[in-house]
Amino acid sequence: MPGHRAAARVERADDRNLEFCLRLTRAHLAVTRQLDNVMSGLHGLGFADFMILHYLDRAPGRRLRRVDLAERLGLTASGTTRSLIPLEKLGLVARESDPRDARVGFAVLTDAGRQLLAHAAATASQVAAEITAAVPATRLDDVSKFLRQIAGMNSSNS
Amino acid sequence: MPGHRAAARVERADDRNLEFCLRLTRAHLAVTRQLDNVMSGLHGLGFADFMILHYLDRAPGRRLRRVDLAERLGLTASGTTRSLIPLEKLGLVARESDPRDARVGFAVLTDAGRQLLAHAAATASQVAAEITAAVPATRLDDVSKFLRQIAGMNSSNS
DNA sequence: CAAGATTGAGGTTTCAATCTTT
DNA sequence: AAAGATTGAAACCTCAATCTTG
Repeated sequence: MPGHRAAARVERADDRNLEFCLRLTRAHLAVTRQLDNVMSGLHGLGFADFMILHYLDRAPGRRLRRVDLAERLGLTASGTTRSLIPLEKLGLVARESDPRDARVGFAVLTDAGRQLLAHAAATASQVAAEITAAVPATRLDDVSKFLRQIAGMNSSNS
Repeated sequence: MPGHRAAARVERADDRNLEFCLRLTRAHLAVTRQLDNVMSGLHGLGFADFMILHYLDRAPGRRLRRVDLAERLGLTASGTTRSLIPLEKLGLVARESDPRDARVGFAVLTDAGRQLLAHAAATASQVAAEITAAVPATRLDDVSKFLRQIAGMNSSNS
């Protein structure tokens, strides 16, 4: 059977785009695993928990509507509700409601949450610096900008 | 209270590195969600399943030791075992053992798996192209190289 | 009816323990 | 003892359905 190429691989040669997605996934796993391990050992919080505290601290009034927090995290509303439960039990995040619209609920960073975040952020920053140490700093901003585009974030998001 | 800065945010100003980790996480979520949605609708496979077939197809003999597959995926050995189960039930992946060392198990791409991958790869490639459409192609290779460094991959890995 | 939020059921992955083989 | 692989229990997240409010 000439021309059959029985053992040819499935992929096309120009799969730059797919390759990017594969490496993005791989890099994400490596980074979050490292951050998770260090942070949970030191502060009892995973990186996902840290991100919640971080985005709340960043927001005006240190609070966000739950739906807006979900968008920043890239989670569903359901996932956000469930992720907040342990943080609320620990007293790091509190609930507030909107007097104008009883549908919306806010998640607010408490003082205890802010104190814990102060320490956790230092750890996270240090681990992040170690992870990216092998890379020239000028590229980091470039790649970050790129990643924001990929995530489809509007300028309204941070 | 002069000099107290009661409302100061926790983060330091130089958190380029942490910001990168946050955006990497956010971008990964956006990308895999899009790929998952399209692929599961068309082929009944998630992107994680696709990656398994892809890495097997890429490997010599279209097979990998389970521990090596785990490293490529960025999963634990446990996660790899469990991820393979549905693919084995569908007949897309088969098991092989090493006659020299009874400890090791191989995962092998079957003919059926290769046929499905041929279609799924075309879909994945197209979706990946749409996701990265807003970005100059020259940067894509650059960022991919960067992501490989971050993932801590040796040259032995693809 | 649309938006925000929550809940039940189910899928996926991890951790720790275990088993087998080297 | 170390390496490869698997399993029980638990954690985390999604989907679909539901509830409340606008």
